Amino acid sequence: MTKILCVAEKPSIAKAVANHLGGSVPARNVPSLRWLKNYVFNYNFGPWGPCEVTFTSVAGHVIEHDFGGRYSNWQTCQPSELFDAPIEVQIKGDKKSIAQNIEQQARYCNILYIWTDCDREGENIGAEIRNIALKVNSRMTVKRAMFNNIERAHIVQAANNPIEIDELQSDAVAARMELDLRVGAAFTRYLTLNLRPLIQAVDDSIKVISYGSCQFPTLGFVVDRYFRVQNFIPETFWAIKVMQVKDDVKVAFNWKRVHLFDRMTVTILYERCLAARTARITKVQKRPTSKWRPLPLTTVELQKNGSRFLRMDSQTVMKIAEDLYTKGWISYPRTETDQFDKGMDLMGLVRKQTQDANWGPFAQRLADGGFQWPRSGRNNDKAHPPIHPVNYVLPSSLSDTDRRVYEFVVRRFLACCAEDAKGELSTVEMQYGSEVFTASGLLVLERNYLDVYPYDKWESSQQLPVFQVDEYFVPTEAKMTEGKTAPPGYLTEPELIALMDANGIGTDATMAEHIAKIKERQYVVTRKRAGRAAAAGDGDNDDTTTTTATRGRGRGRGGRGGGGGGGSTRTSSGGGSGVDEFIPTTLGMALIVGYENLAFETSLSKPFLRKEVSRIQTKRPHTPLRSLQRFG
DNA sequence: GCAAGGTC
Repeated sequence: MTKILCVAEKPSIAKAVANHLGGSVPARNVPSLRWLKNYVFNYNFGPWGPCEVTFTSVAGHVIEHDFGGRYSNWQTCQPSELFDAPIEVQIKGDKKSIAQNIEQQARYCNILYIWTDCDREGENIGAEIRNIALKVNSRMTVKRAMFNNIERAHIVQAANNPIEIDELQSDAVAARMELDLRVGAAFTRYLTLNLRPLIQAVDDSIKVISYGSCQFPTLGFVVDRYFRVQNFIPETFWAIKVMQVKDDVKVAFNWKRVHLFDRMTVTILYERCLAARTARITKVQKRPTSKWRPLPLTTVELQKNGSRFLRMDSQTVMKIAEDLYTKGWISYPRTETDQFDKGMDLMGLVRKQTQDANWGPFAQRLADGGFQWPRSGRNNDKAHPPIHPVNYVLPSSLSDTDRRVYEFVVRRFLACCAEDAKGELSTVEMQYGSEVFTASGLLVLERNYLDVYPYDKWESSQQLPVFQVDEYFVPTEAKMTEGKTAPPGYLTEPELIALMDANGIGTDATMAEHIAKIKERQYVVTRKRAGRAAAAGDGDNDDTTTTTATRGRGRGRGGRGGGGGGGSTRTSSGGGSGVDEFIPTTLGMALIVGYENLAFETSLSKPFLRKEVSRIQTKRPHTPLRSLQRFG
């Protein structure tokens, strides 16, 4: 019988796929690795007929790239030599037994079937596996499976339709690795050797001054925001506020122009209001409104929400999520996908949560007919589904931090499967002199998903009294107010993650590491944000209000702002005290300013270069072999 | 002692 060796990127995939193809198959231990198993069974693959299968896995990359010989020593070569020094390739120290396992199985197999994730890294890991196997058995046929999730039908379909490894994607990854290693090592050694004497005179705890294609843009975002705050020039603005008491309710009307930066203009408009004496209601509207349930959970969202609601930094959240994943409570936590595959049994997952004391009743409501298929976002990495709970675990059996992350994942999932919240928005428009003012009131009618998702807030506001169109009144109060624009806050972790995500800096799996790295290198420090001034403009009687206004002031550094590093940072709730904010150290600022002043063709501290590297990699179609065949 | 990327 044909013997076939299947290799997945991680043990969990090997296990899941083996069980789909072979029924519940026994796991054989691999020597000296507790967590690595070989699954042995028979399966009839479409193209090859009945086969004896060994299904195993690696754990990410197996191969390591580094400089050898005199190039590995900081003293025996010039950093600049690293740009064309030979790079040695070898099996990673802790992956030796994984490689041995593949070699041993490959010796007596006819076919190597690669089951790594269908993303760029997966393609490269697949090529690593192939090279290891071919070295001991050069006559093997090599194929790879194309699959995006581990639903049974999809896996069976993939098993019977092998394709080729995508060499171009794999090469793209190899090129990125080489660039990162050469540039990172060369610059890091150069900086460290040249600047250390200067810096250690001030602070001898600084051992290494590193450069990396991800850590520097990350630092750049922090420094960029810091300068925006420092260079901010407050500007005075003026506004008109109108208040009307009706049926014992104080109604605050907001000026449609919000505020203007010219006092004389506002004075004239204000005087026109007063001269008109009476205001007229021009529009009364009630319309249904809704607050959308959240999208399925991605890694980036998990990290952002972790900082916001769970008060954990992104690295901590990821560590806990990985832990919950290995224990089998939640799905794989590194995913860019915010849409569930139509074939998934989401209702089954909802039912598993009905036993919980807190969110169980809500899950039961969904099971009893409230269930709605989740919204679909725009991202699909074709490798993993959104993060969701896979099994129920009693929260009291988890540690406090584990419990909070698990609870968040569960509540988020249930919220995704529930209905949007529904409400009614009343708006009243009023004309006063030449100016238009509006007031609005929200009545929440059905909370729906909000009942299980306390992280979102949507509250009924004070209800508006009944107004009629063409109703006239002399406002109870009308006044001109003065305020000042306030600088944006320093960068917070959720903002930093959002910037990295938008600019393609790092991957979902590594963003937290880059943030931790710039802290470790003492390029930035974090501190708790002090309570900022309470939300301004509640319509109360303080004449001097402070509001964030975005108007191009503050001598921005450099023309291009790096994808929205700008000022619109404060939420209307004025909240955010207690959140960690990032402040660059003198060293961090000096590095960014120094690199900015280097006359390269493109900036090394702004995200564009790194984004470009990722973009060029992505431009490759997934199966370029086909397009090559067309020409050849 | 350097990077970034996988995953345990």
